[in-house]
Amino acid sequence: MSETADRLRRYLEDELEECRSEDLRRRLAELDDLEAVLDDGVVADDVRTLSALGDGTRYRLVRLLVEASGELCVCEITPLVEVSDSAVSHALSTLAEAGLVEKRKDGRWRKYRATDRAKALLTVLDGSR
Amino acid sequence: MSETADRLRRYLEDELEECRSEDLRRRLAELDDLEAVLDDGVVADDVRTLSALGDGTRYRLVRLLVEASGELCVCEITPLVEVSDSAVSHALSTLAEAGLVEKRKDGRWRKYRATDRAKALLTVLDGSR
DNA sequence: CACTTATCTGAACGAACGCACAATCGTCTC
DNA sequence: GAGACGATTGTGCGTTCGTTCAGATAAGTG
Repeated sequence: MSETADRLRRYLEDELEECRSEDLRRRLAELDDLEAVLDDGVVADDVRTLSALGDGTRYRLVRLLVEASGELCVCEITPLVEVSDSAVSHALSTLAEAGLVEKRKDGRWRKYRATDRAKALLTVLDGSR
Repeated sequence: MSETADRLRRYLEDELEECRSEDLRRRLAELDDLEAVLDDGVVADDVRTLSALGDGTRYRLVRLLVEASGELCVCEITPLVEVSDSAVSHALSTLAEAGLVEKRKDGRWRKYRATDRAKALLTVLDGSR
């Protein structure tokens, strides 16, 4: 159940007012998948993913992990960006919550790897520029 | 020229220290496209795009424009989201700067349309969930 | 021209964010 | 067990962000 979908339903049921075209009403009414993609859970999930990547530091970290095409530990990543190791740790944690990287314990180290979702997003960005 | 790429160059030239694997050094050295994708301009551009979409209101606006598969004017969009018309205007302006929507004057109205970049990003998000 | 409609712009303000610093935790080595 | 190393967590601080409100602009309408 989504607030926006609710608004959409009311919109479709309302009287036709100035400026709101009948054409739009018809088009939106035909979209039975619109409510699905406007579901609050789906929206929140995508927004978490996008805003996680929408930061310079985190973007660079993901870029490095994707290009390295393999696992890297924090101590390998830190010298490649211009922030403290604490900031890198915070950033990787945010990225993990967003499903953009995966963590693995390996003795004294924590190895990070980019997920398919991260790779797909960067690929699309590269392709549409 | 990118700060991160600079760091990468220094990293590859440095003496091998504890924790930084020779394997990583070899892998990174082979990537001649890494500097390209870490170019400050490219990073800033992608980050602008991602953080523009990484907000609930703006995400919903783009979603509506993509699903409607055509132009919508501001007064058609506003009743579908739960913020003021001013907030919608601000949001659309941000999205236009990020290259996610395109604006067109049509008499009294301004019509907005999602760009291919926006469609591609939402498609990837839908496909990797 | 006054009046309405559609949209934008510019504050202002509270909330959220990104970072560094300090402290802590787990693992390895001597 | 003491100490070093890799990484995380919590806190505080300055900055950015998203929103609303009020006012401006611009185009149609009577």
